[in-house]
Amino acid sequence: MKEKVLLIDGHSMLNRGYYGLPLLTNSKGVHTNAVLGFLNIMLKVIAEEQPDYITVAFDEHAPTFRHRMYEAYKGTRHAMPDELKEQVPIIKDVLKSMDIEIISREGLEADDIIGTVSRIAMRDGKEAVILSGDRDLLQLATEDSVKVRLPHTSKGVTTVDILYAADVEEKYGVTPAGIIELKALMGDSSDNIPGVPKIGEKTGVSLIQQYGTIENLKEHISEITKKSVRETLEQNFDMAVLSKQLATINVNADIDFTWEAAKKGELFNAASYEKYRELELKSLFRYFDEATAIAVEDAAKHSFKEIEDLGEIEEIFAALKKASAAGIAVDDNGVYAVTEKDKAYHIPVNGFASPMFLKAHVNDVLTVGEGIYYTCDIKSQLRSMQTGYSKKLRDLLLMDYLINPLIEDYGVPEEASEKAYKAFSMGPGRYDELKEAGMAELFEDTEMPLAFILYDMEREGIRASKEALVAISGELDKDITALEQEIYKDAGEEFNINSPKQLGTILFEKMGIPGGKKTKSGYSTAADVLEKLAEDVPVVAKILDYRSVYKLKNTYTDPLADYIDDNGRIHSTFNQTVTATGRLSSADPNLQNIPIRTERGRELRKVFIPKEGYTFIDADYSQIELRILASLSGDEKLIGAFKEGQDIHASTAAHVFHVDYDKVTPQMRRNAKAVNFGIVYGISSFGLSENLSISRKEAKEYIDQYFETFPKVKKYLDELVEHAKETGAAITYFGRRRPIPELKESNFMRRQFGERVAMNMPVQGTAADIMKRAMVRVYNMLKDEGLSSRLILQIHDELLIETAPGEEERVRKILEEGMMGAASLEVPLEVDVNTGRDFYEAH
DNA sequence: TCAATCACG
DNA sequence: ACGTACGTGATTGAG
Repeated sequence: MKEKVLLIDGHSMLNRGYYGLPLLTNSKGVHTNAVLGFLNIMLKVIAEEQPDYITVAFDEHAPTFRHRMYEAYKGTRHAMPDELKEQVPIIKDVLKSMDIEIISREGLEADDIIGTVSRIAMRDGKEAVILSGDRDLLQLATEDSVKVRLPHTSKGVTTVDILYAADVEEKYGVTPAGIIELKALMGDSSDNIPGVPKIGEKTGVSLIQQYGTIENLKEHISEITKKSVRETLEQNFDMAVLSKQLATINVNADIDFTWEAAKKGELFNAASYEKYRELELKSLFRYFDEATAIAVEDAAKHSFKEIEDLGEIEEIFAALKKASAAGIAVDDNGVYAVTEKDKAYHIPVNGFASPMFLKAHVNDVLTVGEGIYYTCDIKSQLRSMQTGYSKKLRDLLLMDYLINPLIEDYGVPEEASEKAYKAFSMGPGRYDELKEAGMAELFEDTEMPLAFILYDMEREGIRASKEALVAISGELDKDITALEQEIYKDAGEEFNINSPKQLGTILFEKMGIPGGKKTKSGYSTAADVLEKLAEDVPVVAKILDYRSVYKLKNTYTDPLADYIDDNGRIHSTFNQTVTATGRLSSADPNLQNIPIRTERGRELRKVFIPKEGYTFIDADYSQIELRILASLSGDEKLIGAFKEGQDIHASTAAHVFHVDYDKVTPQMRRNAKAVNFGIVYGISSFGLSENLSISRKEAKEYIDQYFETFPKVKKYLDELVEHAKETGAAITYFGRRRPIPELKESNFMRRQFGERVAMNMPVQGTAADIMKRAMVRVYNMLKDEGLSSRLILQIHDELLIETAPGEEERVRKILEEGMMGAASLEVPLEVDVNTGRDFYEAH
C-alpha cells in the first residue's frame, strides 16, 4: 500500500466555502462561513482518503508571477470581499491548531506549490490527492498516482468528484496535459486567462483533439478549413502563447517541503477543540472525542475551597465586606465567593448555614460591605439571594450586553462557582470599558435595578383562566374543521393547508389563479399576497381565515393553557440581553404578542384576569417614537403638532398633502401613518410603496414631500447615518450603543440595511430607555408607598399593573408620573391610562 | 436546522 | 444593477 498525501488549494477551498454558504457570523460577529465550508469538505475528504500526509497551499497576497503577467496585460485584479479576507488568517490558525502543514511563498501560486509537491510524491513513490475547487489543477492528474478531487454541489448535496487522467479525458475530451492547451485557446475567466477570441469550449476541444498542442497547431494552421477560426487564430496566436504560459502550472518550484513536516498528526486535539469552540463551529464538534472536549472544558473550571466551619464562614463574609472588589454568586448549593485571584470559596448550605442564614449574610455584604461586588446574570440568582438592588453590585452579563448588544450568547456559566470567578476576573475591566463608553449611568441607574424588577414580574406572573381557554379552544377547533372541509371542497382534493409549498401548487397551478410567483422556493402565499386575491377567489379568503384561526388555537390558546401553574398564573421570562436596540423581549410564553388587531384575536385577552378583588390598570405611551423623533430632531413643525395635541398622522397628512388639518380624509391619514412608520424604520421608497401598494414614484414623492415639510427631520436622519459611519455605531439619547458592522460590508444591500438601522436604533432605543427608566420609577414608587399593587407586564410602550383594592387612584397617578417623568424632552410625553376587569378591557 | 408565516410594538 | 421597510418569538413543514 502506497503512502498518500492530501494537497489542498487553500484559497480556492475558502472561496468555495464563502460563496457556497450564507454569510454566517458567530456570536462575536466574526464571519465563519468560508472557514466552515472549507473544514466541512476537508474533513469529509480526509475521512474518505485517510491520507498519511496533509499540506495546504496558499497564494501570497503579493501578486504572483503569472498574475503579474496577466495584470500587466489587462490591468485588472480580482477584489476579495472583506468578509472573506477576514477569514484567511482564521483558517490558517485553525489548520495550525490541527497540526496541518501550510506552505505559501511570495512569488508562487498555490497551484505551483501543489504541482511541485505532487511531482515530489510521484518521485518518492507516494500517491497524491489534490483537493481544489479550481479545474485548472486537472492538468496534474495522472494514470494512477495523482488524482484530483473537485467538490461540486447539486440540489443542495455536496459531493467531491474523483478524477484521474482517464476520467479527465472522459469528462473533458482532452488529456490532463491537453487541459493546458485547451485553456491556451479558450481561456479561463475565473483564472484571468484570456485565450483566443471567439474560441470556446467546442472549437477548442476539437482543435486540441486533432493537433495535440498549440505549437503543432501553429504548424498546421493553414489546414484549418473553417475560415473564421483560421483567421482568429492567425491574428491572435500570441494570445494563445501567453495563455498557455499563464495556464501552465510550475511543477519545479523552489519550495521548502519535507515529508516530516507534512506528516498528519492528531487533527482533533485540545488546541483545535479550543479553536473550534472559540469560532463556535458547533456542527464540527462531533469529530472530537468526548475525552478531548471534557478535558478542555475542565481546564476552564476552578477549584473552590469548601468552607463548613462556622467560624471560617464568618471570616469569609468579613473578608468579603472588607475587600475592595470581589466576585460573588449563589445557587441552591450555597454561596460562592472570590476575593482574590487564588482565593475562591464555596460555603455550602448545611445544618448551620441554612439558606436563610446565607441569604442574610449576602444581603449584609451587599448593603454594608465596602467593596464592589461583581456577579454574572443576577436575575437568575435572585431566587436564592433574596436581596434588593444595591449600587455596590455589578452584573457582568448586563455590562457585556451594553457594550455589545449584538452578541447572541454571552456565555453565562452554568455553575454559580464559575459565575463568581468569571465576574471577579472580568468584571472590573468591563466596568472601565462601560464607563469609557459613557454607559455607566445607564447601567447603574437603569439596567441593574431593572433586573430586580424583571425578576419580580416573572415571579408574580399573570393570572389566566384555564376554563376560558379550553372553551375558546373548542370553538376554534370547530371552525378549523369546517374551514378545512370547505377548502378541500373548493380545491377538489385534500392537502396540507399549512404547507406553503402544497398550498402554492394548489392555488397557482391546479386552480390556475393568476398573480402567483414570488419567492425563490416557489410561490409566495404570504397574507399580503393572498389578500389581494381574496376578493375574487372565495377559497383564498377561506384560507386566510383558516390560517388566522389555526394560529389563534395552536400558538396562543392551547399553549397558554399549558403554561398556567398551580396558582392559576402564567410566568413569562423577560429577557434583558437579547435585543439590538435595548428593548426587552418576552418568551416562554411570549406575552408581548398577544393578539389585539382583530376582534376575534383580541377576545383572547379576556382570559387574562387580575386576582380576586384586584383590577388591571394599564398605561401606554402615546406615539412615543414620533415624539422622540420630534424632540431629537428639533423640528418645529413636528414639535408644534404634538404641543397642540393634534392627531399626529392627520397632521402629517395635512402637511404632506397640502390640505387643511380638518379636511384630511381617512385614506390620507392612512397613507401619512405609513409614511411616519417608514421614517422611523429608516425610510426607503421601495418599502413604502410595497406597504401602501403604490408606485415607487409616488412613494418617493410622499417621502420628498415629507422631508420638505419637516426639514430638520431630514437633517437629523442624515446626521445619524453620518455619525454611525464615523463611529461604527448608533447611539440613543441615554447613551445606549449598537454597533453597526453592516455599514462596512462590501455588499450594497447590507450597507443600505446598516443605514436604516442607523436611523431606527436611536429612536426605538431611546423609547426603550425611557420605558425602562419609567419601570424603575414606577416600581420604586409602588415600593416606597408600601402598596400591594404589582407591575406584571411590559409590552414595549405599555405597562400593566395588577392593582390592589383601594389603590386604584394611587396607581393611576404613579403610572402617569412615573412614565411621563421618565424623560424631559422638547415634547411632553403623553400616557393613556385605562382600568379594566381583564386585559381586554384594560387596553 | 432553516425558511416561511404571522402574532405584537 | 442591485432587492429593501425597524425590533421581537412561536409554530410549521421540509430537508
